[in-house]
Amino acid sequence: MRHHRDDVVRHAIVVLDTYGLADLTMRRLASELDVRPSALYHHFRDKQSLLAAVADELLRRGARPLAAQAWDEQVVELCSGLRDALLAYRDGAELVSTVIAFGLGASQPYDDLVTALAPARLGEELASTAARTLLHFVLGHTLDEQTHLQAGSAGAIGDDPRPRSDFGAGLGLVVDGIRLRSSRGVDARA
Amino acid sequence: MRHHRDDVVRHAIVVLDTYGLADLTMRRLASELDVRPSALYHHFRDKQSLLAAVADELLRRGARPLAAQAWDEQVVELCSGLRDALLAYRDGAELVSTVIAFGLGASQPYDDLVTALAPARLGEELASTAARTLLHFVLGHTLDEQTHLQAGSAGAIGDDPRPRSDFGAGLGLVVDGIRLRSSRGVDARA
DNA sequence: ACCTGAACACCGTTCAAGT
DNA sequence: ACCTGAACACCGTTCAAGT
Repeated sequence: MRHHRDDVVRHAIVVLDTYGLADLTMRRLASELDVRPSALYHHFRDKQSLLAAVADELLRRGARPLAAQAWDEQVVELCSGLRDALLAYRDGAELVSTVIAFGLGASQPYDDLVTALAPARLGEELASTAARTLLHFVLGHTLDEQTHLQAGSAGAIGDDPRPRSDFGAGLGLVVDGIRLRSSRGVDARA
Repeated sequence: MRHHRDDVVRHAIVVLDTYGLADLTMRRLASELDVRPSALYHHFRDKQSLLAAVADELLRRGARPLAAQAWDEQVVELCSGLRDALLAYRDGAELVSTVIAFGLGASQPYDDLVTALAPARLGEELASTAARTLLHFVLGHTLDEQTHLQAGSAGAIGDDPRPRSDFGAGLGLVVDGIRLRSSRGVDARA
């Protein structure tokens, strides 16, 4: 059976969600596609590039249109949406963190945040710092959350499968810090 | 030659700093110690435990006494000290991030932050959220920084080896958000 | 354009046995 | 207490060759 690049990415997401990032190996993915491992190198130059494509597809599937008008509400929406996208697939946060750390993809969330922050008039440098600080928070928090969620998934049935998260509280901390620096003031609207 | 557990950890740090985290393998470490790989399993039950011990030692070496009195200044000192500790060894940020994500060690920075935050009287839950938000920022920012620093280390000699970092700016953002929630007010002192 | 076959140079981990 | 020998079950990647 012959595959396109997109088939490989789609199947990689299934393997990721079913077996986890540690078991998303080139050999395993190849065998699931009924193909020799070397065939994958026709579509991707190496594993990192494959993972970058998988991360981008995962983020694309989680993308939602912005409803809010004010920049600070848009920022909260973007960060919550990113968290939801990461939690939607097993090891999603770990995958996207890895890809971002390697700098090979998953740049959409950063770009979206910079765009949303524009009306806050922070200046180019501070806007970049703010966007990256938000991103570090969301990735770090969600990685923690997902790790512990999955660690507890062997627990009793009575366990709360999604204990009240302090995601909103932590995000509020950072957004307040940004709002203090907005030249549009505490009550700035887009 | 026979070794103690501490010899193994010390040598692992040398391997980490010389060859990087990807090359800190059980087999490589064993061969540097002039020992068969299986010998390492006398000292550590698995690789994760070894990495946890290495992360703890790296943090121990970077520990410094606090000079500041005010809680917000102490927080800044702790975060800057943590960053310095991570930057002191190759792939230090990646190592500590990994160990923390697995939840097997490197808990000192979190505990120190919670202690420093006590005078801000945030309440137990918010103090925990604030400490983890700070930690996510420092680890994420330093991981970015270290990755790009090392990626650029093959560049021209004229390159600035340590371009002005926005670490302080991002940290200020988060600390301001925390200060807003302190019941001791903007000017709170310990 | 997409894939096979075969190889290279590696991994982490276990476990009986040695001193 | 600390280590060896030998094995098990894997990795990512390259490359000539096939259709």
